[in-house]
Formats: sequence, structure tokens, C-alpha cells
Amino acid sequence: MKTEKFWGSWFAFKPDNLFSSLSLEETLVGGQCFDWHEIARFHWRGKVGKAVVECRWKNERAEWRCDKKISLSEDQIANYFWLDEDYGKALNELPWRSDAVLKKCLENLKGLRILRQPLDQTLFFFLLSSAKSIPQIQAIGKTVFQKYGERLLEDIYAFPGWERLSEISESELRSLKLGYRAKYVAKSAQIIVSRKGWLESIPELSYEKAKKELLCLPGVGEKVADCVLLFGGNFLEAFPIDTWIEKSMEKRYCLHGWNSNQKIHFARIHFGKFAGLAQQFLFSAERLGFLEDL
DNA sequence: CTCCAGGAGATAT
DNA sequence: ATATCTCCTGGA
Repeated sequence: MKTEKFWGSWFAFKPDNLFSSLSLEETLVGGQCFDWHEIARFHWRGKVGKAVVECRWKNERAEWRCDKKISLSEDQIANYFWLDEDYGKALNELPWRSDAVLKKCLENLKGLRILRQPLDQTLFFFLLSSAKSIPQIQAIGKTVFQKYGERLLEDIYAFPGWERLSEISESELRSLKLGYRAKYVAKSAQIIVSRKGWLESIPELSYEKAKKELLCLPGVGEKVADCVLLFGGNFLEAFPIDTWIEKSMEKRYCLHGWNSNQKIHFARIHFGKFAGLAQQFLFSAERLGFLEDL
């Protein structure tokens, strides 16, 4: 097989890494991440760092294989997919025992995870996300990566980096269909490049400080800041509230009439320090219709 | 053709 | 503080 030239052999983690076919799919293409795509049923291709990686569901478990050219350890895969025992601990701390809504989410999406994505790329994707659907964000991202990023394998390109993005004019970005988001990317790029080490230092800050810093960027409001912190900064307490979650919370937790600060407060108190993980379960369960008959 | 998205920013109350 | 309007683009 020609592909053997590129790919190492498939491997899995033992004993059981808790995924299900559905939760694996939701984790990869459910909207927290935009650089994985399906190449066959239950078989996806994406990136972990600068390495091209494939993931599939086979024989009732998740399996991975990596591009041979780049040395990527199994530990790095495990870290990206949050396969360590901390995941089980986080699940255990969620209030599913006293929350029928959350319990239903966990039953139907056993293994759903928050991926540990790079902060710079995550910020870029979520600057594009305003009033855009998942396929649209993927498409714009792919165009930008192909045009300015390093080619890794076949049609897979790396995130160009903010240094490179800062050299692109707003009008050129508009020609790539970013619309009014072109200004967000162009202006944020200038700020990021002008402050050496600033973006990289964000994961070291407290959640509150990190969020305050991100909110300085044009195009970053409450929702985008929380997405970047949760998906790109490993801040599991971040609780992004988009229109879906907002409606879901009103409906499932009877919060009609509560303002957004009150809803954030409720989430923090009720879901605790892993609120972001709860948010992801709620979001996916709602998207897939698991909560309709409650 | 009109409407509105997994928002943010500006402006008006 | 809260409400409304606009901003690109594309799909319903």
C-alpha cells in the first residue's frame, strides 16, 4: 500500500479510554475544533501540533496513527485528547448525581472531551466564528491555511501563525470571505505581534486575568474569550454562552428572564470548576436532540 | 427576494 | 446596565 509510506501503524490506549463512536465524533467535529475532517465513516484526519494524525473508531475503540515524517509521541496524542486520568476525575466532579439533565448528557455522550488545542490557532478560528456555522468556519480556515501556511501532507496545511497573519491586509482577508471578521483578524494580529510573548503567557495566568487580557483584542467578546480559554488554554472553568446554550439553560434549568451575568453565575455555582466540560456536554446533547423528552 | 445565523462594537436610552 | 442596529456572507 502506498499509504504505508506515510503512516505509522494504528495504535490504541488501554485499558479503555472511555470514548464511544458518537462522543469521538462530537469531540472532533462538534464545533470546539475546526481542523479535523471526516475522510470515511468514523475515520477522521487532523493535526496534533505540526503532525498530521488520523483517528478512527474500530472494534469498539478509538485508534490513532501518525504521519511517519514527524516524530510525535503517544503521550502527545494522549495529552491532546485528554486521555489521562484527570478526565475521569473531572467527570466525577460534575453534579450529574443531582442533575437529571447532565446525567442524561453523560449517559448519551460517554467520553466526550475538551481537546487541548494550541491557543494561537484557537483564537484565530473563534475570531471567525461570529454568525458563522461550523462548515463555514472550517472552509474559511482551510482557505487561509492553504494560502499562508506550511504544507504538511497532501491537502493539510499548518496554521500560518500570527506573525504571518499580521502581514495580510484587511482587504485581502475580505477577499477570502472573512467579511467583517477580516478587521478582527487584521487588528488582533497587529496587537499580538507588537506584544512579544503576550499571547503565549496567557495560559499561565489565572482564568480571570487571562480573560481580561483576551478581551482587549478586537473581535473578542465574552463568548469568544471563553471559547478560546476553554478550547485553547485548558481553562476548564470557562463557560462560553452562545445562543444555543443560552436557550438550553433557560429551558432545562428554568432560567427564563435571567440576564447573562446571572446565567454565568448559575453555571459557575451549579457546575463548578469543570463548568466548561459540562457546557460541552450540554451543547452536544442539545445539538443531537437528547434532551427533547425530559 | 427576505431573513437570519454558535457575536462584537457602537450608539441610544 | 440594557436594548437595538449594523456588519459580510451564504444558506434556508
